[in-house]
Amino acid sequence: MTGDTDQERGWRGSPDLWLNAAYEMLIDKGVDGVKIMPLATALNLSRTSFYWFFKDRKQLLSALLDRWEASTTAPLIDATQAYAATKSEAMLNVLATFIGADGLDARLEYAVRNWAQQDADTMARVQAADAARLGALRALLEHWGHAPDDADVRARTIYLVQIGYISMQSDEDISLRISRVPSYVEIYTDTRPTDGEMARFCAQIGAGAPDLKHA
Amino acid sequence: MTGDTDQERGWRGSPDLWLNAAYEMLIDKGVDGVKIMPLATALNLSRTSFYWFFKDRKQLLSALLDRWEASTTAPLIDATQAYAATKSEAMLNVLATFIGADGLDARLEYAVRNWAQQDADTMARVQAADAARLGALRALLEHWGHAPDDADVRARTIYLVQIGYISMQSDEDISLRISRVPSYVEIYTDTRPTDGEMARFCAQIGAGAPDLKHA
DNA sequence: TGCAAAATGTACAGTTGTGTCAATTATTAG
DNA sequence: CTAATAATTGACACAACTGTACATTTTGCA
Repeated sequence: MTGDTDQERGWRGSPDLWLNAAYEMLIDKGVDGVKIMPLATALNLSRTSFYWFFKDRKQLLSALLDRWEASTTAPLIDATQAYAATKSEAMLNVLATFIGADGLDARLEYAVRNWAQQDADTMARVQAADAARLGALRALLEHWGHAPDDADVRARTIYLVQIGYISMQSDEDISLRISRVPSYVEIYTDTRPTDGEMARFCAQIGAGAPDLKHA
Repeated sequence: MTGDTDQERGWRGSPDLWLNAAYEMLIDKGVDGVKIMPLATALNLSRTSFYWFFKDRKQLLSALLDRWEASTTAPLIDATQAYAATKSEAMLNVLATFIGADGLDARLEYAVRNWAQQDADTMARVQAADAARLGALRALLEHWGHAPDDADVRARTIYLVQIGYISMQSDEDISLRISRVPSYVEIYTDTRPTDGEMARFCAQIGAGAPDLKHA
């Protein structure tokens, strides 16, 4: 449009620019890494211009937490309430949010959990999220016939495995993770998914057909 | 002995004193909280006397990591190799290290995992520990007749639930946790422990008899 | 008792971070 | 073109931390 490569036009900074940089820093180094000075260096902007967009560092961190709240719990809750013809399918809907790219942002989730460790307000928000997610999983299992006590332990297992997986930060091949899904579904629900259900699952998370080598 | 309350005798500082304070700070605030100045304030010692015992902050952190290595992986590996008459009992031996007071130091484990996030050397040590622990669990399950693939997924489930539990930092009542143990054993091994096995388990972790209200 | 080593403290220099302010520069509406 | 507005900047004041140099106190023991 403007002739040049649109680099030199308009203002260089913006709230989103700083927020995105802060997000990257948060998932990379943790809260303690989210400092204005390094952010400014990375953005090649003057440190002080930050204060034109945000009141102070605290406000930036708060905006980061808002982003987290708006992007993690909802997908999981939705998945537990999505339509499913069978128990296996219902569980696969949940696992899809764990594995799929558009599900839980594992690195953000991890960073926020750490952060909560040092900050009481953040901790309160995280615990509320945990309760909501566990409750949704428990409700799903009870809906499919598990007794309350059994549903509770199973919900914990499912959720803790995912939190543990996030905590281990292992970025394994997606096809390897998919290959383990039928076994997980069996452990979680005592029911093994059919080939048709698995095919639907793979399509849902955007992966190709199941890798036959792992089957 | 010396008349007074033994407070005023001998040197006030020592490497262990600083190390213990650093340990407390690490599990409380994370690596970034392990600073010489706050430590000195907490110990009511001059900041600079630290440098008589340690070369610098880096050496203190290294000593902290040594302590971790010497106190987390070993108990778990030992438990997987302990004698067990049945599969349930073998699994209970493992769960005892998760729940018992003398098993894994959950808060230290958690803090170190976080630390690894920012430091490549620490990350390497953590990943080696993960591999060793997962391998030991897999071997245990294969020993009790699980096929390799099944043993692998089950070992992951067991380990990830524990890592997830550590990550959630929920300090629940020990009797509540014990009440869930039979269900976990059943999910992990398809076998439910007998009352006798559970009684032995409770004795092992130093808790009293199982709380009948939860049974 | 008195001396050397162990332990502590004070003063200083350097680094990295925060937040305010006034001056400056870029953008856009009239 | 110009004036108002939006964004950017360097200078300044401060605070928390690290590490070094050297003086001082405390302690164990010959």
